[in-house]
Order: sequence, then C-alpha cells, then structure tokens
Amino acid sequence: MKEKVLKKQSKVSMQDVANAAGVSRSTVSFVLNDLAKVRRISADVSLRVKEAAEKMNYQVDQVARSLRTGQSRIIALLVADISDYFFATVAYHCQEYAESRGYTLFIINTGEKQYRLREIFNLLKTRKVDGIIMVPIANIEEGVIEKLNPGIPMVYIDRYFDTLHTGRVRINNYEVSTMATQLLIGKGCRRTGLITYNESLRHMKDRNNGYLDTIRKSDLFDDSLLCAVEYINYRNTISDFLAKKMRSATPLEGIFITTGGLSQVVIRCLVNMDVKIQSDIQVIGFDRMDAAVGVSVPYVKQPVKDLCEKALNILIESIILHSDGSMTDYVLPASIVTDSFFSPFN
Amino acid sequence: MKEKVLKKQSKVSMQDVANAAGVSRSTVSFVLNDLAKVRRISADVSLRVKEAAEKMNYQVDQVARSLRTGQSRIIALLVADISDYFFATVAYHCQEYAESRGYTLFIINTGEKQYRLREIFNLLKTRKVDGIIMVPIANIEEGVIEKLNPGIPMVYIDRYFDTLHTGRVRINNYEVSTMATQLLIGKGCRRTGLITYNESLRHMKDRNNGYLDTIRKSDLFDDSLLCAVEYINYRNTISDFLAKKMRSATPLEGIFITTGGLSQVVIRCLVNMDVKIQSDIQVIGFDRMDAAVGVSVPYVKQPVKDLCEKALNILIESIILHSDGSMTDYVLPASIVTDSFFSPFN
DNA sequence: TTGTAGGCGTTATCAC
DNA sequence: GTGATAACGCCTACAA
Repeated sequence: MKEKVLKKQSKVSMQDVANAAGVSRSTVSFVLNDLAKVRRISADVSLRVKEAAEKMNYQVDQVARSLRTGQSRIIALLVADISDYFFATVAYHCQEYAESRGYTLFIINTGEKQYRLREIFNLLKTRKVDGIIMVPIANIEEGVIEKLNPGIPMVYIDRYFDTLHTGRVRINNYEVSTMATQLLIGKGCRRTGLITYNESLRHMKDRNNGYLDTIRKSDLFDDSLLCAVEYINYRNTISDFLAKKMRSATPLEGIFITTGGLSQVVIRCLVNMDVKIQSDIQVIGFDRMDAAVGVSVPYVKQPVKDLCEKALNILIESIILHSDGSMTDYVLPASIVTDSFFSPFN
Repeated sequence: MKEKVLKKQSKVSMQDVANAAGVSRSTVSFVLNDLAKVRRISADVSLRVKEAAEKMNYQVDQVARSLRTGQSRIIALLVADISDYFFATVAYHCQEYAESRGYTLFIINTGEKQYRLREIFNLLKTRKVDGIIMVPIANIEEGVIEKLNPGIPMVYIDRYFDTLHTGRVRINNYEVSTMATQLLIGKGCRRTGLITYNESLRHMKDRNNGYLDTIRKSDLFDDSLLCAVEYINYRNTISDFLAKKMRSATPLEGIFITTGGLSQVVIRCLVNMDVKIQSDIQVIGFDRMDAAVGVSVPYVKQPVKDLCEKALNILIESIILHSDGSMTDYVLPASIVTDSFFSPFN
C-alpha cells in the first residue's frame, strides 16, 4: 500500500499534517490556503488542521508549490550597480515593500553588462520568477531588453526609453532639471555649466534637455560649458574640465549636475581647488550629497521610497491580473532641497 | 487583451527533447548532466540529444530539479543593511563570485532586525537554499542565529562572535586597530580619542580593544576621550562630543574611528567646525572616505573582494562536502591607506 | 462537506 | 547501453 506513513527525517509534509488531523491532503491544502470558506469546510475540521499544522511547525514547500502553480512569489530586481548608493537605496526599499506584500525580492546585479542579460532572464524564467523590476542598462538600445525577456511581467524604474515598451516609474526629469536651471539663473549665474553623462537613455536626455532648453530660453547657451562624460575615466574628464573653467578669465558661475555619482566628484574637485561653493559658485546636484561636507549643496531629491512602492504596485497588479503589458508611465515629482546636511535621502 | 501565445513558446521540457532525439527522458537527463560517460551512453546518442536540446533551446526547469534533488544552487546573503556602502560592496562582490562559481545569489536585507530572522530562515529553508553568507545582526546575543538556522550551511562575514559557532571570514580587527592607534601616537598625538559603536559583537570589541590596549600601553588613556554611540541618533552624539572636545583648552589631537558610517559623520562634523584635518587634528577612519573632500584622510582598508571570495569558497566547500560545520576562522589582513582620494575600495 | 487521483519536470533506481 | 517507472510535495478538478 502507498500509505505514506513514513516520515522522512524532520521534514513535515502536508501528508503528515493530514494524518495528524485525520483528514486528506486536499483538505489541509484548502484550509491552509484560506479556501476553507469557499470549499465550505467545517469550522471544526478547519481548526483541527490549523492546530496540527501549528503544532508540527509545518512549512509549505515553496519549491513544490512553484512547480505545481508555475508561480514563485519571487520578484527580481535587476539593478545596474548594487554598489551605487542610489541603487542600493532602491534595493532597500523594494525589499521592504516586497516583503510587506508577501513577495520575496531577488536582487540581481547586471553590472551594466548587456551580455549578461540572456543568462539572467533564463535564470529568472527557470526559477519561475513572477515579475521583474529593472533599472535598464546604460546606453542599451531600445527593444533589446524586451526581446530577451521571455514573457515575465516587468516594470522599469529610474531609467527609461523614448518609447513606452513596458510599465515604468520615474521622476519628472525634464521638469526638475528645468527648475534647477531656473534656480541657478535666478541666483544670477550667467555662465551655468552642465555636467552629465553621455547617455542614450531617455531619463538622461530629459535631464539634459531640461537644462538646455532653459538655458537657451534665457539666451545663456554656451557650448563650451557643457561636459558630457563617458562611464569610464570620467573623474579625470571632470577634474580637467573644472580646472580649466574655473581658471578662465570668465569662470563658471553655476553648475547643474545630473547624477549623484557625478555630483560627488564635482564637489570633491571644487573643494580640492579651493573654490567656495555657494559663494564662488552655485551648484545644484542630484541625489545624495555625502561629499558635501561643510557646505550645504542644493540637490534634486528623488522620492525613492515612493518610486519603489509604485513600481511594485504596478508590477504586482499586472502579475495578479495576468496583464502582461501594464503600459503605465508613472511620474513622481522630485523636489529641490537646499539643505542637504545629514539627510540625503528618505 | 494580450495574447498568451508568447508565454507558451518557451515551454520545452525534457520529454520534448527526448521525443525529438528519439530517446527516453532518462537518457536526456544523463547526457545533459554530463553523466554520459558514466552511464556509457554512445557518442552517437549523446550528440543527437545535445543537438536537439540546443536546437529547441531547452532550459532545465530549476524548480523541478530542486524539488527532486533538494538543492537549488542558490546562496543567500543576509546583510544587515543593503543601503550601507560597505555592505553594498560586499553584496556586489558576492554576487560576482557566486555567479562565477555557478550559484545564484539571493540578497536579503535583515535590516538589523532580529525578529525577522525566523521568517527569513523559514523562507530560505522552504526554497531549498543551499547555503548562507551572513553579516550578523548588531548586538544580537550569541547562539540566537544558530538556534534559528534550520540546518543550512552558513558562514559569517565581517561581523562575528566571541565563540566560533560557524565558519567565518573577517579582517584582523584587533591588529589593524592597534596599528592605526600606534600611527596616531607616532604622529605625536597625546590626546587621541575613539569614536565607535556601543556594540556587543566581537568584531567591534576587537577594534575597540586594539585602540584601548595601545593607548594604555603608552600611558595615554583618558576615559573622557571615548565616544561609544548607539545606532540611533549617533550623529548628534558625535557632533556634541566633537564640539566639546575641540573647544576644550586641551583639544583632541587625534581620532580613530571604527566604521565607515561613523567616519563620514566625524569628517563632516570636523569640516563643519572648521577644524583642519591633518593639521589641527590627525584622523584615521574606516572603509570609505567619500566624505573626505579636499583632504586625504588615512583609513583602514578592508580587502572586501577577497573576504567575499573566501567566504564563498568556504561555504561552497561545506555545501559540497555536506560538512555542516566548517569551523574555519579565516582572517585577512586589512591595511592602512594614507591617500584616499577617489579610490576608497577595491 | 470531504476524499481521490493525476500531474507539474526532474532525477534515480531499477529492469531489459 | 537504454528505457520504464517511481518518487519529490503540492494544487485542484472531479467524485463521492
């Protein structure tokens, strides 16, 4: 007979609970999955099952469940660089919120490397990951990611493309850059520079264009004040640029910087050159201002926590509704903070 | 409404490959798991199977495999705070190395919260995670973690306990703190303070004791120069401490700081107070010195990458050998760097 | 209202 | 040398 009375080691299976409660496996399954009411299982039996499960410390085998259901209650976060503070903060908030929604977060570091994507997507597929939150890889071509994704619901966060391929959550990059630039102009800066990445992704183009359009509108455009760097060796590029511009007869009066990492470098260079921020020069940075010691550097503050929650909300909804392509373009407003001491994020 | 056809396509199972190759599932399994030689399967069949699998883009279903084997080729990293730069760097390197060893890394944020551990361990157990790399939670009592761990191989990284409960990888905290303190004394600092956490874990006690023993040996001990902070509100504590000590008639001449986060705060406070680092006061910090703009602050540099690789090596070995308790205490030497500009880690 | 049984895709133990 | 055939633990029609 196939009565599975035998217990394997210390592992408690559903059958064990069923035996203890004197019911069948299916009854246990229904009760523990809160389907007792739907299946009209008696309160008596229900209680007996729950008590037995509790007493035996029964834990659902998620692997077996995944195999059966094709789902995993796992969401993957594909982040471009986990050692970057901004992304690490994204990871933190996604983890917190995913957990509160009953999902496990799987943090994967793409390292900005496109060649890894195929393998990563395969992995996620074979692990039956339910959904993906992704920070697109720098300078990747439109459509590449979607082509590799084997049908897993996905939402972009932070970075995005010209076209809306899939749901995405982001800040109002263009508008906030406009505001920042206006702020600098309003402070009387006539020669306002831009330090940014040479990047094809739209979020960066939006930040750049917010600056450019505003500068042009005020007739202050000067090509030589732009510094668009590559991802490699940008420290030297920035250092050289600033040295040249600050030593000029007509030095920079203001700078807008489009990412947190670049802002760090700029601040350090300026301090190194003994340029007094907020008096010699006006600066507006992006994200964290850890490098801003002794001075209060205004910066664009992204609502990271809200971004993460929204991204997960959209993703989870499309997982539940099986609506593969939730084409939402969710925009949260960023703000400009003028005192950054000790609280770069929140 | 979207079509579900896309989803269906990539559902090629072992049976499909077997059919295509005209063999049985088991043969396919043996061939693809490199057991062809052991099972003495003909080169002919072997090739046929491999070609079929390739052509159909067959991917092993990891969930089904896990259910069958009880393993997952997943390693979990339980990190105390993923938004901390040091730990984010640990995560980065663990991910990279785990991948190169054929494992997937599952990054979990404990958030320093002990009450989460039970649930997390259950999760890992039911997902059949093969092993754990853990940064113990701050101020947790000895033995608590081991009691909750349901038998999953584990290795500690960075932080550790008095007793060797499980394999661990760490730096020579006591020795490097001693070196740092000697360095300060050597520079002529007679009043050298310590800024550290009030923490029961051994790694911190080692850092503190390295300082204390050295200071005492030189007869320079002064209780009032110690600042041991809690994890909450430490910024104000430090700020107040420094303000008081620097305004004193006999101000601090040197400071040793035992973590990266604290170092940041100290630097910022000092700069804010217009204290000139390296002339008014000598400082040796820990880990990253992003806050150190315009000055070169010496700091203790941990070999993060090596720590991670070693931890994974030990863990994977004990997974493979089924040797639950690899009681290795692996110590890597940290060094003291005197120029921290632009390269805090590596 | 509860129980039976089939199957998810793999691996492993047998026979042939 | 190769192929049936059990498990692994769970969910869920479908019976009873």
